[in-house]
Amino acid sequence: MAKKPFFITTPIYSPSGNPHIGHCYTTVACDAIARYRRMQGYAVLFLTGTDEHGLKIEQKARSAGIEPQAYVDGMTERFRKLWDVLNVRYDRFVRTTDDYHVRTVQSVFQKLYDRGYIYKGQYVGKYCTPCESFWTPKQLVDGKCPDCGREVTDAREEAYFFKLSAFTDAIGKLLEGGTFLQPNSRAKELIGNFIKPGLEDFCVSRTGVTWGVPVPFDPKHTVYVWFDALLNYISALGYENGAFEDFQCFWSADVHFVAKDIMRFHAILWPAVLTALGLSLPKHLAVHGWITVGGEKMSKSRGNVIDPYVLTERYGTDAVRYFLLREMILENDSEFSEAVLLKRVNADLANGIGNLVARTVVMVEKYFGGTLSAEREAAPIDEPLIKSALALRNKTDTTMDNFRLNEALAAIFEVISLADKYVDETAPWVLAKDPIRRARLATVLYNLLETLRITSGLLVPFMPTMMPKIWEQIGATEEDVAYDKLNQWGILKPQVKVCKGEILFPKRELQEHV
RNA sequence: GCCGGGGUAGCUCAGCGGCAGAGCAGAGGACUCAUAAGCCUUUGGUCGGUGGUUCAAAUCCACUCCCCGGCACCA
Repeated sequence: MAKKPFFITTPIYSPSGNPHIGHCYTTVACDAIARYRRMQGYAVLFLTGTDEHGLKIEQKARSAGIEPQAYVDGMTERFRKLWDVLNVRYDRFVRTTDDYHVRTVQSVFQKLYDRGYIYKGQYVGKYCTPCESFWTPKQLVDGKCPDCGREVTDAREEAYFFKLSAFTDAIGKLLEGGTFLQPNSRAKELIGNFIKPGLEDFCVSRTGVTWGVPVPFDPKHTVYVWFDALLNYISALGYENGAFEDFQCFWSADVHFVAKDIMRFHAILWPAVLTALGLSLPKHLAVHGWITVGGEKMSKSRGNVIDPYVLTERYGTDAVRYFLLREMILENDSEFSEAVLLKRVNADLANGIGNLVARTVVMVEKYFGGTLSAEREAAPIDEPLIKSALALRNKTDTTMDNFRLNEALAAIFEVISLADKYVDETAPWVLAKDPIRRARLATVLYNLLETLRITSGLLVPFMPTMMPKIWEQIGATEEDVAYDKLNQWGILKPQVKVCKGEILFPKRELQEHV
């Protein structure tokens, strides 16, 4: 039977600045989900990329004294490099400056124009001449340009509009359905703020911006960056461009994962555009909050941007991944501080799973010379541990289906904690003193190794770098930790051979801040 | 201003009609396999305030005070 397809996307990031820890969360979350699905046997297409058009990029490039294309070429590499450092395994990287993407954008624009969903109208607003920027009255600060604080003038220009107003009912139904948008509280926001008053048509072209995709039938206009950007999700599959053959197989997306600031475009504009194109809608839109520092959104002007390179270098890839995935919850913003990271990583990774691996492996070495004997003697006290370890995969399946990665991790670490308790209750060091209880001792240690096999197996999607090192130490093969073995007991061979190794997650002290 | 969500232990939060809970932090203890790790016990709360419904209210209702999120073209 052919593998079931699974298509997951990050937003395409703007290379107008360096990638920060917020980009990392979205991307690592998608990577964990993608890896989990691959483990489950899906044919996964995990898409990420960069959104390279628009005035801001053009200005950045000019002020750096280089051409926009050269600028974005350089910046895009920084994103790719960071994903490598974070061990993010994406399948495709789309850039809005790629030829095939431009072809899709132009084709879609033409198609929607031909179908009457895009029409020529007039954009009315305020204009700041030095900034070359249009603003809405609401955006103004004290009636002046929010960027430079100077006077603005009334402005109108001809522009193309997308008939978003025609989709108020359809989008309203989609949002009320309760399954499309996660978490549901976000859907309520959108319904109250946009659907209830009714959607307005959306301006999808600009004349003042030259760094963009020209409108095919009116090239003095360029396509508005958001309209351009959203189409990456289908251009990267080859829709209307001939570059890839994946559209039939992978559309529609199983989930778009985005931060709350760009939810509106994904929850309202995007489904409307797809409907106008006659395409099916993404199955889920998962919206997460921001990572805050000192209670505030990270931003360059506040000088509180966290550099992910420094963090990974200092604490390791998997520690950073674990922190992000364990601390971030879908509903709210989450506060970042190095102290919180340290606490989490020390408590769960160093004192938790790392220490459990160490104590278990050492006991097998000490009491059995590294190779467990095959004799067994079960006891009632083994049951709760075995039962919860065997029930774990179902739990993580469900939480992953709902994009609650933090809950999946919490469930896994509950079992780790149970295993620590089991060590105390069974007291292997007491059993070891009595030669008659050798079979019992072997059973206890085997149960601990099996618990580690299952938990580390379920943790690979989250910490793909370190988990294989656990397998080496506990004597597990790749097949032992295959998905279909993670709800079975007794997979490690009876005379399993362990191998003591390095400390996996050393305990860390707080250093100077990043 | 409008639309949502929330105020419960020092911190993060669960509970949403039936004896106030968990994790972390703090205190004490037993143990020794382990990364001074892990385990056990334990301190700690007028459940934002007022009034109501009820045999019974963190829980339902009304009012009130705070906090947070969102409010379209961030071009």
